[in-house]
Amino acid sequence: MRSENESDVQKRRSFIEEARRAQIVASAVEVIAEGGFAQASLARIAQHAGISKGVISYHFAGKDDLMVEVVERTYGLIAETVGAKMQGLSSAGELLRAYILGVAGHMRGHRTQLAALAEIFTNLRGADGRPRYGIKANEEIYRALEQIYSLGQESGEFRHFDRRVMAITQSSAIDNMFAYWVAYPDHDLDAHARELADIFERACRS
Amino acid sequence: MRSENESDVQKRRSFIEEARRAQIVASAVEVIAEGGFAQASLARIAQHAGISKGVISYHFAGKDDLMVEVVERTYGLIAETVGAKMQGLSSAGELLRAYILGVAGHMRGHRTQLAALAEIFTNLRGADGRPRYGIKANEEIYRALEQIYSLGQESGEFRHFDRRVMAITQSSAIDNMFAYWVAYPDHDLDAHARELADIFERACRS
DNA sequence: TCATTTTCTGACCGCATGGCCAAAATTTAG
DNA sequence: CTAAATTTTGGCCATGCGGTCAGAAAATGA
Repeated sequence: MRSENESDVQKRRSFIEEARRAQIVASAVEVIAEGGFAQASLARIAQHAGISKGVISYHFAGKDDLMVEVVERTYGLIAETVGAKMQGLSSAGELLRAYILGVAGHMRGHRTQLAALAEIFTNLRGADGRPRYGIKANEEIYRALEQIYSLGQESGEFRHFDRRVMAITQSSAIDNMFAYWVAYPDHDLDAHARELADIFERACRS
Repeated sequence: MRSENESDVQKRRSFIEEARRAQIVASAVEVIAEGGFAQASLARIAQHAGISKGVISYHFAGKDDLMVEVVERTYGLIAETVGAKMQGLSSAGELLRAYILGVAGHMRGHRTQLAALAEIFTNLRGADGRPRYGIKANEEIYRALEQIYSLGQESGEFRHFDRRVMAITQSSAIDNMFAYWVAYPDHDLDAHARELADIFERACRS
């Protein structure tokens, strides 16, 4: 277990360590998605994973550290999936629609993970009491959307509007589509997504 | 203090009791708006109000009771203000715009109260662990918006769309306008509201 | 004034939490 | 097989929470 590779010394991790971390993160996701962030204690997460509480403290620096890792392991997936669906498209209108439908498609396959992610985003706070992930965590999304808008405005396909406001609006619309679907699982997610695509297409085009 | 009026016996409240309750509610609003729901303990609320912790327990059945009262004392104001601004209007498009601009106007004058309200909505949970105010608290708003949409669709001013999805989208857009403004106080709230009015006017009209 | 009622205080309780650690168990290396 | 390193256990701790309470203080009413 020493010369596996020459990665940095202070952070080398054994296979079993990685497996444990993944297991703990998965358990945390399930506990949070099931009962909310507030009651997701280390004891509960450990019990749900069938291990002792101390193991979590051994593998993670603290509860915050665990939560941050949950976010990191979940967050990148959306960009990947959606990016793939947007490959090859060039018109801003097509990109807009592909983005919305792509996100909705990803939601259907990752309900619990994204529910946990949303819980952490709204509840996890830093040492100063300020939200650790708030509006700021959406900056990346805002910029991606604004890029689409710029494309459409330059080509004349879209009218002139405040790109930041449009990005906030569209992003929040998608977030709430998810929240509504979580609250009412019978809600038709795909139909909702198509309606959203219609709404923002009309809101944007010249 | 006995025959002040013949209201129901079990709930009669003295003037000083009412003053204390109002004071405690105000303190709770400020503490929540300042540091979030999680760190708004009874001790902190009491300290901020300059009173002993026991006083809160004396005037309120429990922390939940206090939070519910915060919501009740804050929630009705919006409907009043906005309703007034919509008086006399008849076309759906005018109503839509008046609604959005009216809510934004109310926000500017009630920042801390509404910030606390939002905190409570997303954090307060009932005995079962489910959110006490979540999607459901918005039902009233959804129905009001859907009524405007129906009006416009019947008159032909609005196209056909899913009214529930539109209501969710518009309501979330307004919520996030507020959240963004709280995070970035320099953000131009009125300009944002006008942009929203444009967006939803275009999204709705035939 | 003085007895009665209302209000307030500050200490205390039980509980749950996140974090800690010595010792046990397990895995790995020689 | 044995010794060393890694991993796990289960109990312990300090902290902060909401809630309770006896007694002090203040307001009230005659």
